[in-house]
Amino acid sequence: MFSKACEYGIKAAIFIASNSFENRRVSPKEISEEIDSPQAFTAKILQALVKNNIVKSVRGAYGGFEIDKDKIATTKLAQIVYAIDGDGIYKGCGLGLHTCDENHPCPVHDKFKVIRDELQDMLGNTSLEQLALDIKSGVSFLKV
Amino acid sequence: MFSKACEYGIKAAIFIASNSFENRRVSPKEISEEIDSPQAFTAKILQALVKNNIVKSVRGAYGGFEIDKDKIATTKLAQIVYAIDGDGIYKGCGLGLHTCDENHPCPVHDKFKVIRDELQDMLGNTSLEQLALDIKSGVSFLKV
DNA sequence: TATAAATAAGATAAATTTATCCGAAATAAA
DNA sequence: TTTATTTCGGATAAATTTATCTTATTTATA
Repeated sequence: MFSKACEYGIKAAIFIASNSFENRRVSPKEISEEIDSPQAFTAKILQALVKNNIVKSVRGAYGGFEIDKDKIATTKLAQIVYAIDGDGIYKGCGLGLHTCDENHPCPVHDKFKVIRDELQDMLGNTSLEQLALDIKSGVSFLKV
Repeated sequence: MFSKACEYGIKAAIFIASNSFENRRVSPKEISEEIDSPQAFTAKILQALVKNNIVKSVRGAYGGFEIDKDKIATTKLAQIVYAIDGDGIYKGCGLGLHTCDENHPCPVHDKFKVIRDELQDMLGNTSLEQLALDIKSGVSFLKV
């Protein structure tokens, strides 16, 4: 569904958010341990999230990654996915046709549209806050 | 969503089915031209479909690929996807956790479950026949 | 039985994704 | 201002997916 990079990015953002609730900055090392991902690769993905204004980084001693508290509720999964994987998952054709729309549909166009629209809605309506709160309260988990 | 291999596999199966309605066998060359895919790679995917008993191949002169007429209606998209990509798309965790279920859910488990279940239903209920008939009647298209 | 036509199978190559490494730049604190 | 700490950025490597090529095997027909 999503690329590995995107999976790591989503989990990293959730972990950063859950720590930012308590004003704790976290390092790539800490992040990759908590989400069970390769550290250097995760650091690269974090840079992408920074460039896309989803998380904030503070360089130097006592630095790390954080998310502004008021941004945690307004940031949606869709933004993270878009920053890393683009919008192909919920915009592109299910069979890879470059030109696929109502007027020139691929064989599964209608059937896929339902699912992709639902996916897009879900990503657009799910906030980092919901996900981070579930982590903090122990309802859900970022690794096994 | 699906791998390239799977996209090609689905389109190839639809094209073969639409020809099998008229008892016409088709070659990898013809298939790759009609679905706009690399020929040798497509041939490899066809082998996988043969091994999984989704299409039938006839070697030698006047050979080619076909699907038994009575199989066209009973073959579902799910079988093709499973043969090439496995069931990760609608069975695996959205964030890649190996252990992710009701008891130990990832942060997006519930939200993804809805979509994956719907995807699984769709793939399980969509027959090659429906898709092939739309191609034959010009309602949908396999390439631009 | 010989020949031509076709798929099967294995080796290899190219492209993309995933992952690692290392030096540069920035920052807080001593 | 120096030092320790930390992210940034570029180069590189490994793994996977996508794609190609070449040879073997099968089969219908002359």
